[in-house]
Amino acid sequence: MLQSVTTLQQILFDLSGILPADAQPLFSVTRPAQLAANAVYIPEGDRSKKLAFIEKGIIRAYRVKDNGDEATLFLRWEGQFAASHDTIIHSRPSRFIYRALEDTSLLEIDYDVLETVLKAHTEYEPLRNFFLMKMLAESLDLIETFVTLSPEERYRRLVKDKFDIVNRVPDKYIASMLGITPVSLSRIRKRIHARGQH
Amino acid sequence: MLQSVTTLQQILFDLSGILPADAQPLFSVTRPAQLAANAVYIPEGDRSKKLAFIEKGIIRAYRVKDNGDEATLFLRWEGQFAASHDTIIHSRPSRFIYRALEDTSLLEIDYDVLETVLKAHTEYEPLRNFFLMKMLAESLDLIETFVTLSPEERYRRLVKDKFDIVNRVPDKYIASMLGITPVSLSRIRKRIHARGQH
DNA sequence: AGCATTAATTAACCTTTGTTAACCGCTACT
DNA sequence: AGTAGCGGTTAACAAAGGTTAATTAATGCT
Repeated sequence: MLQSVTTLQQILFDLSGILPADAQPLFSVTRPAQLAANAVYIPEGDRSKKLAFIEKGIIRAYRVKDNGDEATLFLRWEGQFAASHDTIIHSRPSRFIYRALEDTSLLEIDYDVLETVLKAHTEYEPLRNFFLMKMLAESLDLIETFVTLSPEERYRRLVKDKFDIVNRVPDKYIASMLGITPVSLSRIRKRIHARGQH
Repeated sequence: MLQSVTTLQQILFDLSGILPADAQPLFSVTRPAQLAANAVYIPEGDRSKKLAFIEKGIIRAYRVKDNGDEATLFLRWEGQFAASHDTIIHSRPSRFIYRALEDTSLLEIDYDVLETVLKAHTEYEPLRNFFLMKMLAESLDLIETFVTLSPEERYRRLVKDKFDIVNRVPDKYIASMLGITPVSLSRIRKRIHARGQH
């Protein structure tokens, strides 16, 4: 049994008191999947509505800008969902590329299938709601950092809050997420070390 | 009958085929509310879970930073929801202040009451889902602008996409939303005009 | 209408970031 | 082992943003 299934069953139980045995209709339509480091999960322009709960590893969502540069929108790791929001929410081809940064294990489901299951089993609905709200809250928190903090402060906070993630990801992707260039991040790191990281 | 009710009934019908008459259990627990320009809707530290669908007007969510400056997180206007995500999602007192920028009309509901109604009438659930997804998509789009665009480009896009909103809101709040100072926004505007806004 | 307050602009100066390019490891590949 | 490629750092310069303060414009109030 995948850890992911246990985790999600536990969350479902905490939210609604639904026992793992009663969650069978949901988990029977999920399937494990593997991605090698650097493998593309969802290519640009893709229309597939796969939804991945990450068991192990990191997925990077990024876009290729008009000038050819890559812009990393977000990273998702263990215990989080990754999916093309362009496709699931707007039925549009994905503007983003989703790619594994490490060897990654997923629990996968097709969103249309999930919809069908949720329609037939409304008791699972709190699970979707929980993750939607969680993602929304995280997004708003991130927006808050862009509005209130300087690039250096954003970096310091990221290191403080997500030290393990920062350490698992090349700096250039971190820089991109912070909205700055790798050169600028390198200078920020130098400044912080020069000041003794207080 | 408030326009808001009609609007929401229509969305509910489009999503689920539920007729306005069958939505009575939902709309019977909503109430209209009014805010004068500059009135506070949710003060900092508040724990109320009121959820407002904006009929007319604009609500600004902002935070007072440690240095005393205000940082505007977002604006919400006609057809959108405003609510304390700190309180509804995390049951925490609101870090943000929600204040009307104009005379504002709302359709209000208490989130706990909504939960109860949704538990008894799962057929309304798509409505919550629709707005959660919409807000998530909008948040991700906003994050994308911080990651891919310069302050000047973010401003240009905002004017292009939300011209009417920009025109209804003082520049200093726009600047704050863009993550820059009013002084800097003023310079950006000057640059754009000097170049003839291409 | 007149006055007080707030918003927006401008200027001067400083700090930070963007850009380009060179350089230094480190890793992977053959 | 040798080499190509990538990630990260550094340097030099240009461009942009932050800060402070003064000025002008707009708004609100009585």
